[in-house]
Amino acid sequence: MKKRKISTRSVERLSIYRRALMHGRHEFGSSVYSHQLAQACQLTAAQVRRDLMAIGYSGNPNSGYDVKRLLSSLATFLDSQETRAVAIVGMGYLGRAIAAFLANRSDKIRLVAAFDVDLDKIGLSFSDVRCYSVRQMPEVLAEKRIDIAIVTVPADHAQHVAEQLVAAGVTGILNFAPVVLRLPPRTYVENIDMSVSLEKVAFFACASQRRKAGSP
Amino acid sequence: MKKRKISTRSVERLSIYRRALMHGRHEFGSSVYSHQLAQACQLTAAQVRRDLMAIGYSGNPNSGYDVKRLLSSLATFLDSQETRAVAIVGMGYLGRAIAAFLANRSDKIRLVAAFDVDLDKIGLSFSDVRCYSVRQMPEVLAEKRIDIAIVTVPADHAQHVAEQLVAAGVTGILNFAPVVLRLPPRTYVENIDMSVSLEKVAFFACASQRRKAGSP
DNA sequence: TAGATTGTTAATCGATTAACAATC
DNA sequence: TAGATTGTTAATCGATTAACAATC
Repeated sequence: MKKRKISTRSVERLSIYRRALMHGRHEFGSSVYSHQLAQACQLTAAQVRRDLMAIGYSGNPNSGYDVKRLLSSLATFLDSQETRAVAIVGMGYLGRAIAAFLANRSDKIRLVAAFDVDLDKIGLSFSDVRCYSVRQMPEVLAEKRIDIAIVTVPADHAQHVAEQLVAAGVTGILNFAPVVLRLPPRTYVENIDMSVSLEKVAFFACASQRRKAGSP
Repeated sequence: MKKRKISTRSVERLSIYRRALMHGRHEFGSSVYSHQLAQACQLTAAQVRRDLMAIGYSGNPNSGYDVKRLLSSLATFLDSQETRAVAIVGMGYLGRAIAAFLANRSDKIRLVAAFDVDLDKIGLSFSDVRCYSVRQMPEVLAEKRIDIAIVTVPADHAQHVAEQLVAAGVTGILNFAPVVLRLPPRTYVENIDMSVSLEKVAFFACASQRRKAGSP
């Protein structure tokens, strides 16, 4: 199974299709048309077809796409063969929120460790996941074969933590800290930046308000 | 002051420039060149110049951009005149994390209310913000003139909550619930989808691992 | 002045959209 | 068959990149 070259946007959409299919199983039945899936995801039917074509799944002009087989095609493409071990660094409210969120998942992505500097948290379990000291990071990351990490530490510690993670073999980071991480290439970093997103909302919400109000 | 038509990506980058400028004030001094700012944000100098040109701020070939004036230009463009009132709906770990995060900000975006269904939380304060019952939402939103909301409720309640928010005059929503919200146009919705982001990281981390390992 | 940086224009690139024959 | 949907190709659109004269 070879992975084709595909844009990050396409991967994002494929992930959204899968969720729509799993969540809205009752509303689609056993098969689904591109325009139905497009409506559920607020995209165009052409986009859906193009993305599904990219992963090599073919539909049928008479009945659209078979939901069950499509889900298995998506899984083949999106998921790796083995389960992926994930760690969270920083068990503040945000880290704990993500831990609780990941605990409910039952797929190839497994949260196996948490790290913090706070002595009150070290040794405790959050959503059934043990919290270790950040000092133990190298050993625990190696031992549990962790290759994905979620960084929820304060901005001024993020760079240092990220470097330690990469040194210990982590190749993918989901970064919630509001800083740009400078890491060697080959490390995939996805940034979730709440302050930037909020400023975007404020900016465009303002714009739509003005339009609504009109100009006399 | 007229706002030009600008892509959401540009707004995102402008917000990132501002943060880099404020956070790294010591490393830039009083003026900054496009390539310096580009490096701090992991973008290209041309991109930086194009974005700054778009907001009408001019640099000087000899000294680059004046940091102080640039910050004020960014503020003029990104911020609205009045402070914006924000509410969080859903005070789980995630909602509380965001509340704590917003409490530290000192700008035009102010968190003024929180909502939850849980009777144990209603009436309490989180990061100095009062938590109301979701039943009180219409009155509180109107009274406090809230036009931006952050949705951190479970997926199956998000659509209903969002509709109530829009009905009460909210025009911008930052949605953390893993569902596609169907709302009237003119409502700006920004989705932060942790499960999708994590799947992206897993996908591309896998890819970079394979490349690293090579194929014998 | 010389040299690096700027704003501006043209070229490139990629993604999205539209058009259409093939299919069940 | 008829009709809606599919996969595929061409056209459009927008954003990024490269090139270059203007500037301090």
